[in-house]
Amino acid sequence: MPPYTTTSLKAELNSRGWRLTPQREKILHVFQNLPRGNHLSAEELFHLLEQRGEPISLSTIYRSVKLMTRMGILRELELAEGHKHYELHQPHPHHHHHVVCIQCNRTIEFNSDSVLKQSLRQAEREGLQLIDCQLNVMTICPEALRMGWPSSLPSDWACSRAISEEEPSNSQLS
Amino acid sequence: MPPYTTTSLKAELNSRGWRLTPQREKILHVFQNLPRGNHLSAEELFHLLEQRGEPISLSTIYRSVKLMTRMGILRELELAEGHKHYELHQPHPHHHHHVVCIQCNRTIEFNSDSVLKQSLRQAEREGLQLIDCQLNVMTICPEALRMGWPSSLPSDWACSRAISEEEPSNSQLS
DNA sequence: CTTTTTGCAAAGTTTTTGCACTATA
DNA sequence: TATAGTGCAAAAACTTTGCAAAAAG
Repeated sequence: MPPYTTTSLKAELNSRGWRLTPQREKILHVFQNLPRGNHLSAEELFHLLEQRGEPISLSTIYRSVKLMTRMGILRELELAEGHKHYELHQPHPHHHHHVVCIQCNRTIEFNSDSVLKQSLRQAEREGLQLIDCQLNVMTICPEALRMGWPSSLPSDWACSRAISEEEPSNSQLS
Repeated sequence: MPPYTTTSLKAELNSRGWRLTPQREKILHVFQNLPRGNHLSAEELFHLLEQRGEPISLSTIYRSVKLMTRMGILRELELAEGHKHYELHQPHPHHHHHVVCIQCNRTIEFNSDSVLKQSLRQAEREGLQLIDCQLNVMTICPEALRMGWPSSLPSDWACSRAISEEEPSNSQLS
């Protein structure tokens, strides 16, 4: 279904008794222009729009991402500790899963047909309709293990792989 | 590694400079006697122990489940909305994944070698050590769809499958 | 006896809600 | 112009933290 245009988003919303608003359009726009592999938390989305000079209230953000997730437009990810992240919900061929380092939260995407197939099979087996499937592969880097994880690890220690991947490079996201 | 005895738990803790306490032992005991397919949130664990007349402070619960998760004794699940659930971390042959109904949060376990294999492969590819992998299959029952999900669904509506699965049957969990 | 762990209460995060106002269909 | 959506501020839900007392090794 994606990419959505203003028109198709409106149609999608209206068909369910919901309305197209500038806020919803802007939020979708952000996600559609987010570089591959990036995902935003509600707060990050809030700040991004704020910095862009198009502020939207935080509660509207929360309400919108939840709505758009239910509609199947966004995908809710629970990768890092604490807060949820959202990304565009891609159709099957682009559907992806995540490898996460539980030390630094760095994430890497990967594709897998077999995982999707397995998920479909299990949903079917229960007579349920598949909405989404997410495989989270939790890992730790050998360096962290060598450093004594999980007991003694200097509090300021970071994986060598933990490049500045924390903050999505906010430069020019549409 | 599981099942843990008091002795092996103590050894495991001590080897990392941690200590065996009655609280940690009780918590492990609860999980070891939890019927298959059940998992508890911090709060549920708190109430369970309270009702049993062996109260443990909520902050200790939080600290303990986090520690035991890092140690690989427990497994942290993010299935339902809002709060995390914990269960015993089973070794490979018993490792399982979950089908979840996003309407009623009912969960069903399933096993899959291929998913584990896929996870190992991806972790390896990145030079990372696999700690855990969790496949969450989000589904919705056809009845809910027929009732108009996701837009118009009576607020009190529940899947016919949504038996009293919400509260783990607290009857006599060791 | 040194160091970790606990329980408590207070504070921190993240998310939701009520309500008057505004905008959409 | 009826109904859905917004923004605000207040509340709720969940989790973490500081600290003094207690317990483990």
